[in-house]
Amino acid sequence: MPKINEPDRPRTRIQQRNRDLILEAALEVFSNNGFRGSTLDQISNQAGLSKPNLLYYFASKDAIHEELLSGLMDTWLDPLRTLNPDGESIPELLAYVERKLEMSRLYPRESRLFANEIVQGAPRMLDALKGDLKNLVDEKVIIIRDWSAQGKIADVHPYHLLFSIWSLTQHYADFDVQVRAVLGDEEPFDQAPAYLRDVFVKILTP
Amino acid sequence: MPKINEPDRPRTRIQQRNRDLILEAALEVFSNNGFRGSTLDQISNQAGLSKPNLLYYFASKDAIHEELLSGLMDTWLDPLRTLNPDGESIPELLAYVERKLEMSRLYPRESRLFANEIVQGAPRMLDALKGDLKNLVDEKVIIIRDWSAQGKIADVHPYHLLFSIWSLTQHYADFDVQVRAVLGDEEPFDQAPAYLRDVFVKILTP
DNA sequence: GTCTATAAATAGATAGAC
DNA sequence: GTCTATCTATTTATAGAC
Repeated sequence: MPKINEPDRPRTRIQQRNRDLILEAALEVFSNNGFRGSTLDQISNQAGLSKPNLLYYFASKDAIHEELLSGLMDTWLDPLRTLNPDGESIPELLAYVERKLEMSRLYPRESRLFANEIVQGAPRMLDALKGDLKNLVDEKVIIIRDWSAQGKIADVHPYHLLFSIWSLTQHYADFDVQVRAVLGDEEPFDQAPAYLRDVFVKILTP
Repeated sequence: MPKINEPDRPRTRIQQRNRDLILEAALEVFSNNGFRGSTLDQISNQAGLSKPNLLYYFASKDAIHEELLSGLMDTWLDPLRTLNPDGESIPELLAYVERKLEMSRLYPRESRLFANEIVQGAPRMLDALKGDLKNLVDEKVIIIRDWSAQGKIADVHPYHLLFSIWSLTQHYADFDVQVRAVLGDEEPFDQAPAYLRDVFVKILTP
């Protein structure tokens, strides 16, 4: 998950380091508490910097949040972007499921950052959803439709197929506490990969 | 979704009416903004009452939220509770999926109220998750295991099967804006029931 | 029971010294 | 660049009149 905070303007090492510290702390705090539920105090404590120092690097609380969302958007969409129209249809889609689940396992905070935003109506992300996300999805849906038409995969509704992949994989990050509360001591990610693979084989096999 | 606000203590009609007004307004506001993102001003405006009047009926902002969560918990778990061990296994599970999806369609605010809470670590709900929810799930898992053992349904991991049902159905309520942003003009709930039915037939058929 | 006015606490942001 | 002190706005909650 490295894509964020690229030096679009030249920065000193210390500037870069402090921006990184702040964004890392903000990710921790925002993903756990949502935007309104998070305070600059929490973020500055987490980052080990003073509150005014935060605002030396970012214009406002909003600006930190914005930077996080936009900086992580690309990475968030990346697994779908790499869906290869020239690959084998079913393995290609199963690999996408696997990548998404792996993202939930490795980067649950990023997932919950977006989840927090979207459950609340995505006030700061709606343009990206209707723009970048929709465009990418529309493009990949053509591929999926094609695979269906050629009989390579079952005849499933391509949009809802993608919703299924998102919902089933991100559930393990976004609703982690509930999953763990129900499972008790079992580790969710021990069984989830095989379970989801099995599910999508069944869904996709013609 | 009527179960909430039952008269555990006798109340006048006007008391009951105002409590209802407040809880209805609070559901609207909390589900859209989360707990910290909501203010008593928003809730009192939505309810058409003054802010101090809210606090005449409820001790605090927390108390309103608490009452909402606990009052809706039963209704939230109801579809799973009615899963009948003596029914036909596959139709019984498909009916559960259908009920849950119908809840997402009819009561998206309730779904998002819980979603908001759980993404943020369920600070005010953890006991209920580890208690009532886990107990109910454990009980129903036995039934599902039984059906599997008897070859009536496919051999699927029962806990993850339930997670799948929750995640796929609640996705349409919790991530509604994203679903609609991607679908454009199509109405999600026109296709979702048939799609999910198809998916779970494939998952469950031995 | 309901309201206006207000207290008390919290939180985002700025001033200005170093 | 970084900090302490502080301003200002917001927000929860209460006091007290009607």
